Amino acid sequence: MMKSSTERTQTKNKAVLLFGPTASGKTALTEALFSEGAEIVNADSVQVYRYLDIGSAKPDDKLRRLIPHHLVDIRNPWEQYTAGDFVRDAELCISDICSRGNIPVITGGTAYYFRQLAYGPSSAPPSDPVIRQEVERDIKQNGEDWAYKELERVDSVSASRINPNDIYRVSRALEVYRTCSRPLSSFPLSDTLRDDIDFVIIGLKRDKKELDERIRLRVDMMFDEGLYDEIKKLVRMGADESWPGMQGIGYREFLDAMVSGEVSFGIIKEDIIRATRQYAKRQMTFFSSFATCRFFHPDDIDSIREYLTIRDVRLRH
RNA sequence: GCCGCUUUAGCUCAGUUGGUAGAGCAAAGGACUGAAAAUCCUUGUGUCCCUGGUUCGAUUCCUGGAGGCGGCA
Repeated sequence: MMKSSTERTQTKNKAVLLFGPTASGKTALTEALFSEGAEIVNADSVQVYRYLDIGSAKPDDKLRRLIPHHLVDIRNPWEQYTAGDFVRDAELCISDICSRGNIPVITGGTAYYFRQLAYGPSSAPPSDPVIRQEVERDIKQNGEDWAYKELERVDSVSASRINPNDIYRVSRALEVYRTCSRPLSSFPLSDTLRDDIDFVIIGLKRDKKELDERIRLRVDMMFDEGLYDEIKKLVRMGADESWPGMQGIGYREFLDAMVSGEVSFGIIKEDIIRATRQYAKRQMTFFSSFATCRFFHPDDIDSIREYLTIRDVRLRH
């Protein structure tokens, strides 16, 4: 049932945030719960890339025909997609979907994207590729100690928050300062949920043993489905570790193996399984630390449905 | 059968000129200001293969044994 336009402008848009670590069973749950009256907005930083299908466990064509999926296959794997891009795109998707009278369901495993969307994005300037390269070059020339000293000089607040070994964050903070002559720490950071969208936040959680087993099975399946062929195709396209998409687990392990010479499939597979488990753990740590959310077991569909009803998420049937 | 090397953390291996030990990886926990499947932080873990001897004291030196690897037969 469509809301009248006056009603719509007065009511906040509602969106479901469905977070789950890798292999928790988001896809199956999505199909069971949101086949009618909902549209999916992808919050997975690898599924945005075209050609990375098997390794990123993209939803298959059947599901994508059943439920509209947004923000999947929107970049080439050599292009950079960022958390800021995601927030902007997701906001647009949410208002479009709501205007159609459907419920947006933001689902994926990139906890950082959820955080940026739910708390409001950072107001710091986006990365400038030229400046990023300059910073990288300077660090290579002068060393990481120099970089941290430089950061202490221009932004002591950020320096005190960032570990000197965390060169990734040290260089980002330096980059921000060079971009706008303002320290990164001067840009405010929200610690409460934004209030212009009504978020219903659901987290999926499984026992470690259960999740480990599912990860193993899923990586096995990826190999059976032709992960290696997918990699070969990408390499033929010119893929290497400089492509943002190739940072994904399942891709980087193959590239590493190709660089270091002969490595067996068995070893690559174990590397991928281990990396996936470590990632799943980081996902849970991050998500649990910021989200005021209800956790459910992914098989407990009835409880999730009940909770959606309580939170007034109205799905058509 | 003989000769040589080897046995230390879950794994790969350092080390102690004799005073009961430490790296990497794994594991567990944590951080996260437009790269986040990224990046980083913290923390254990031990019959130092067994046996006897020398010694105040042996994982370390010596005797004998067991397992592993290599060579010669």
